[in-house]
Amino acid sequence: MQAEDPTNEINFCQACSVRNRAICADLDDHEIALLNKIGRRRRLAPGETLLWEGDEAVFVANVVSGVLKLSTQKSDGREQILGLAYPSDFLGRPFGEVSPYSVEALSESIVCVFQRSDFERFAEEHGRLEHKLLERTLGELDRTRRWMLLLGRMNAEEKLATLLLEIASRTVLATCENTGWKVPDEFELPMSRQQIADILGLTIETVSRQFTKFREEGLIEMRGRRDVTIRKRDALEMLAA
Amino acid sequence: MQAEDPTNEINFCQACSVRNRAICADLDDHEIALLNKIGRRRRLAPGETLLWEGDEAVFVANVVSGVLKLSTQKSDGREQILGLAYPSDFLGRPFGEVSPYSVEALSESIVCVFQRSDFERFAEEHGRLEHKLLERTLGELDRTRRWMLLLGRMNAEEKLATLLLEIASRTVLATCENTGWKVPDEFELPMSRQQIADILGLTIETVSRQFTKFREEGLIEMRGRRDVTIRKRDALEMLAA
DNA sequence: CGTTACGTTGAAGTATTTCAACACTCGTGG
DNA sequence: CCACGAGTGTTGAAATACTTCAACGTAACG
Repeated sequence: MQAEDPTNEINFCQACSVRNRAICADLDDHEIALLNKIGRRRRLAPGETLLWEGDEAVFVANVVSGVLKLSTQKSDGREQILGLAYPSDFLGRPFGEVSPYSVEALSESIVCVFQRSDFERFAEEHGRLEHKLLERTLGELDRTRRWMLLLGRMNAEEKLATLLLEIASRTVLATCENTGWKVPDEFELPMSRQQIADILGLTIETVSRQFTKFREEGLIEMRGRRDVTIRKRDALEMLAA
Repeated sequence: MQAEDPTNEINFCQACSVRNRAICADLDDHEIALLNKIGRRRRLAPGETLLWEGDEAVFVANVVSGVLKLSTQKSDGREQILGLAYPSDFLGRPFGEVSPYSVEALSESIVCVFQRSDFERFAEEHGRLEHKLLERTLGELDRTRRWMLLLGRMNAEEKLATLLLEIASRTVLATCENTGWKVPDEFELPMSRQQIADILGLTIETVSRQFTKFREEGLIEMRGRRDVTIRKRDALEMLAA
């Protein structure tokens, strides 16, 4: 425990597994201590919601572990998942009144939560944090825009291939940051078929059929419903390209 | 028509029509003068490209007048338009090496261009600018995510209704900022049918048929191919909701 | 061990695409 | 001024990808 800790409380940030990847990465010990004081950790069960679309945007957060989904709904209930949040990702809408989307945990997750007002005050006083947030937001915008190509111009086969590759690479980055950079071909889907459908803009049946087709063609192998092994990465990449 | 000579010390920013809405809004006179020195104005003809997807990201820019499109392509040539840029919008990818999308003028446009490196240096020294850029980027991310709902979960009818309302409101904001806030129902489409298709993730034929249907149903009226008058705003809003 | 949620499969229906032909608009040159 | 042609937009008919509806499996859980 640092001698400088002005609060005498436990400094979670010091031991935080995403300390070097999240937006807090560039902060010095003193700043971290301050940030630690305004944040707190929160555990979310699968299915638990952190933010509701349309509600006042009270929280922002960093993902420490787990996977969460960002989603929005049409008035008639049709849902569209806007993105997934992995460890070190930032959640919430600073400098905005209402949350433009809902955030729900897909797997058991831990997040590092701040009152939006506290966070905004801290950010405005600490340019480095704001800069990190800007870089991350720009990156997220790029990622989101790439997803528009998928939603607007790909067919079901291409969509699922793209998603599987994306999940594979994100899973690695999130888990094995230290084990060298080999992207393993085995991973667990953090979401149900319905949720996959809501990500890809398809129906559950179409997704299911596509899984079956990939299995029959030997592109993937599955043990249970959620354990995927990529068998022909090249072929998937061809489809996704 | 070449851009005016940047060395002649004229301060374009002073008289800039988007001075109070673009990211430069919060800067003081001194800062504006500095920014003025590193930027220059450039006129773009319809169809002219400012940035190419995949190329080194050399420029960033503010839109002064006109409408531009951001787009990306699949390897086989299928195009998806990622967004439109109206006056006061920011273009380009600061803090990134390559441009993740192409930027092309739809109408005759004027942009205020900066070398990315110059702009980044300026931004890091002037927190207020960076803050404005962050707010704008967060807003753009929200807008982009809302568009995902359209691409993933709406049918052709709903898509076109949404686009028409969006263009109407954006056109107003861009043109009549001072004429009170009445949203006029008459506007000009700044893009071709093919481009509309590329925005909505449809084919040109489907777009055309949908226009015809809206005309037959009296929801809109058209004079020529690009002059739209909204006749039943309620009905369009029902579809878009 | 049955109940319930989740996933798969089949058959029919539908929205959108694809292919093909035709119409309009606009600028150019005869 | 009209004819021409290219680009752009519209319409129809056929093909198809995806959805919808419905039934049936399978895994998960008390």
